[in-house]
Amino acid sequence: MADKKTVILKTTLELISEQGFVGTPMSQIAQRADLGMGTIYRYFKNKDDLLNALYLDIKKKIAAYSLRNYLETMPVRDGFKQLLGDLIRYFKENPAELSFLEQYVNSPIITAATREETMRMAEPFEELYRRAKKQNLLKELPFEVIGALLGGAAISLAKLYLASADGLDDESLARGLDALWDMVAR
Amino acid sequence: MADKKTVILKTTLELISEQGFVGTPMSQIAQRADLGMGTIYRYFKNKDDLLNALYLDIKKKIAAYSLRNYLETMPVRDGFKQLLGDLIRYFKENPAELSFLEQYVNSPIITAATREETMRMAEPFEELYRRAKKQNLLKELPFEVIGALLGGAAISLAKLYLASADGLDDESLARGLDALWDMVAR
Amino acid sequence: MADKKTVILKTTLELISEQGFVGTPMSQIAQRADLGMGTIYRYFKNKDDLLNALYLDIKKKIAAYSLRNYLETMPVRDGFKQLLGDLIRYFKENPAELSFLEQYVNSPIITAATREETMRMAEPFEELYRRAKKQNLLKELPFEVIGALLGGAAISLAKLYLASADGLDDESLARGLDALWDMVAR
Amino acid sequence: MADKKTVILKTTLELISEQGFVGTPMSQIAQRADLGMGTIYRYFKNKDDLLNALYLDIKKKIAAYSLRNYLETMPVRDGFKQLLGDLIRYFKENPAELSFLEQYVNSPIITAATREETMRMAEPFEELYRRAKKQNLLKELPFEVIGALLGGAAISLAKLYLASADGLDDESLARGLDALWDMVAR
DNA sequence: CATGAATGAGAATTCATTCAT
DNA sequence: CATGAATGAATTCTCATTCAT
Repeated sequence: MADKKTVILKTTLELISEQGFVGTPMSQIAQRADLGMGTIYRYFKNKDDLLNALYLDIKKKIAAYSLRNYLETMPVRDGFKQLLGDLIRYFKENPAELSFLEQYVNSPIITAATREETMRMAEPFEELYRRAKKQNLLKELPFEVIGALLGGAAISLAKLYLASADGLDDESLARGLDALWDMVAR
Repeated sequence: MADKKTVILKTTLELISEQGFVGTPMSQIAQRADLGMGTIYRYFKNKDDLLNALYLDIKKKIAAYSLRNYLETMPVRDGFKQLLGDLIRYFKENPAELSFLEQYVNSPIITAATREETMRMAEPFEELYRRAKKQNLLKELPFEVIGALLGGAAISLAKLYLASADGLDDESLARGLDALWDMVAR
Repeated sequence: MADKKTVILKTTLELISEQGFVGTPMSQIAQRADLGMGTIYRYFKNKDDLLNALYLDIKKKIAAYSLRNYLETMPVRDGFKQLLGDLIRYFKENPAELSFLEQYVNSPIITAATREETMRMAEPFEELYRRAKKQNLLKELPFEVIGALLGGAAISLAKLYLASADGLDDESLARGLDALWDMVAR
Repeated sequence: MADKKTVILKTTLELISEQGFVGTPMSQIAQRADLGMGTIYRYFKNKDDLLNALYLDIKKKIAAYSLRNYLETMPVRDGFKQLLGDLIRYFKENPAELSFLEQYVNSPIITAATREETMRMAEPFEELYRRAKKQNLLKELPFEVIGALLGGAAISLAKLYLASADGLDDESLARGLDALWDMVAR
C-alpha cells in the first residue's frame, strides 16, 4: 500500500472536490481512506493543517508538471506558452485539483506561511520574465501585474475547458495561448 | 432603518469577509444585525439560502455598477474598457464583495439555479461581443472563451490592486485595460 | 422548575461526587438535569468554567452557613467554636460538597481567579483573629498559619465524622472543637 | 539505569505534578521515560493501576522518612514531634509528592484496596498512641480522631510552608509542632 | 410578526490500549 | 522482552434550526 500520508491527501482531495471542505468530516476521510480516525491525526495536526498540506502538495505537483518540458534555453515566447500550456493541461488532467485550488486560494484557512511557501515555486517564471524584459518583449507592467493577468486568464480558461463537454483540443488551446501572449507582449 | 432583508445581507457580508464562512454563525449575524434569530429565518429559508441570496445580490450590484456609464452607442473598444474598468473599480470600492465572491464562485453551496440566474446579467456584454464580431475586431474565439479570458484576468488584476498598498491609480488601470483588450483583439 | 443554572450546578455536584470530574461527561450532566447538551453551554463557557462556578457556589454556601449564628459581639473563644462548629456541621449535612471540595482545592482546574475570589470570604474570620490578637489569646503565629492549622484539622475532622457510621454527636464535636482551640490558644 | 518500574513511577509523578492528571497521556510518560508505550503496560495493568502504584509508593516513602529518626524508646512528646516534624520535612523536600497526594487521596481512581494498604503504615503511630494513652497524656479522644486532627493540621501546615516564598525555618516549624501537640495533649 | 432560549445532531479531536513486527 | 504505529470509542463543544411566548 502507498504510504499513508499520500493516501490521506489523495482521499481528502477526492472528497473535498466532491463535497467541499465544510461538508466532509474527518471521519469520512478516514473511512474512505480505510484508516482509523486517529491515524489521520498522526500525520496531520488538525483539519486545517491537512488542508494546508494538501494545498502545498498540489501546488508542488503543478509546478513540477509545468516545468516538465520547459527549458531555460527556449525562446521567451515559446517558454511562456510552454509553461502556461502545461499549466492548463495539468488542470485538464486533474480537474479535482483545479476545483480545490479555486476554492481555497482565497480562503482564510490557508495560512500566510503556506502562501509564502508557494511563492518560491514561481522562481522559473520570474527568470523567464527577466529574460523577456531584457529582450524588451513585454509591456511596461510590473512582474506582479504580468503574473496576475496571465495566471487569472489561464486558470479561467482551464475552468472553461473542463466545463465544456467536448473538452480541450490542441487547436483551441493554441489559440488561447496566443491570446495570453498578446495580452502581455509589447 | 433600511428594510430588514437588506440589513441581513449587509451584515452577513461584513461578518463573512471578516471571519470567513465557517467562523460566522447565524446567531452572530442576528446579533450584529440587531435582530432575533427567528427573524432571519422569516426572510431566508436557511443559511445556504441566505448565502445564495447574498451571492445574487452582489452579482446584481456589480452588473449595475459596470453598466453605470456604458452606452450601447459607444465604440466597441471604449465599451469594453468601460465595462471592465468599472468592474475593477467596483471591487476597488467594495473589497469585501470581491473576497466573498472569490470564496463562493466555486463552492458547492452556491446552487446551479443561482449560477444560472447570474448568467442573465451578461446580456449587455453579449451584445457588445456581437457588435465587435460584426466589425471583425476580435480574435477567432467563441464568446465563452473571450468572456473567461477577460473575466479571469480582470478579477485577478482587481485582487492584485486590492492587495497592493498604494492601490490603483488611473494610469496603471488604463494600461491594464489596454492589455486586456490586446488579449482578445484581432 | 428551579432556574436552570441552579439545576445544572446541583446535578453536576451530584455526579462529580459520585464519579469524579473526569468520569462524568457533559452529556450525562445534561441527561440527568433533563436538559439539552447545548443548554449547559448557554450558562457555562465550558466544562472547566462549570467546575469553577460550582466551586465558588459551594464556597459561598459554606461561608453563609458558617456565619448563620456567628456574631461579632461574641467572646473570641465562642466565636471560634461557632464558626468552626458550623463549618463542620455544614459538611455533615452536605457530604457531597465536602468530597467535591477536597478533590478540587488543589486541582489545577480551579483557576487563580476563582481562588482569589474565595479569599474574600475569609473576612469575618480575619476580623475574629484580629480581635483575639488584641486580647492576647493566641499563640505567636501568623494569621495564615492559624488559619491553615484550624482549617486543616477541622476539615479532616469533618471527613472522619462523615466516614464514621454512627456520625457526629454533639458531645464529640464539642470535644473536637476544644482541641482545635487548644491548638492555637496561648 | 534504574529499573524500569522505578523510572516509570518517577516520570509519572513528574509529569502529573507539572500538568495534572488529565493533561498527561500515557504516550507522554513513555516518551519522557524513554520507553515504548507497550513497556509501561508490561509493568502496570493500565493507567489506573499505575496511579495506584504511584500512590502506594509515595505513601511508603513518606512512612519510611517519618520513621528515620524515630525510636520507640523516645519520650511520647518527642516521639510525636519527631514523627510529625519529619512528615512535614518530607513534603518540604518533595513538593511534587504532596501535590500528587492531595489530588488523589479523595479521587475515585484510588481504589479501596489501595487505601486499605496504606492503613498498615500507621502502625508505629498507633503504638505511640497506646504509649501516650497509658501515660495519660492525651485528651479523651479516639485514635482516629487524634490521627485525623494531627494529620489534617500537619499537612495543611506543610502546604502553607511550600507556598510561602521564604519557606520553612526551624524556628517556625518548632512552634507549629508545639501547637499540634497542644491540640491533642490533655 | 418578532424573539431568543432551548435543542441535539454532528464534528473535531484525544488518548488508553493493543498487537504485529 | 520491547516497540510505537494504528485504532476507534468516547468526549467536548458548536451551531443551524425550531417554537413557545
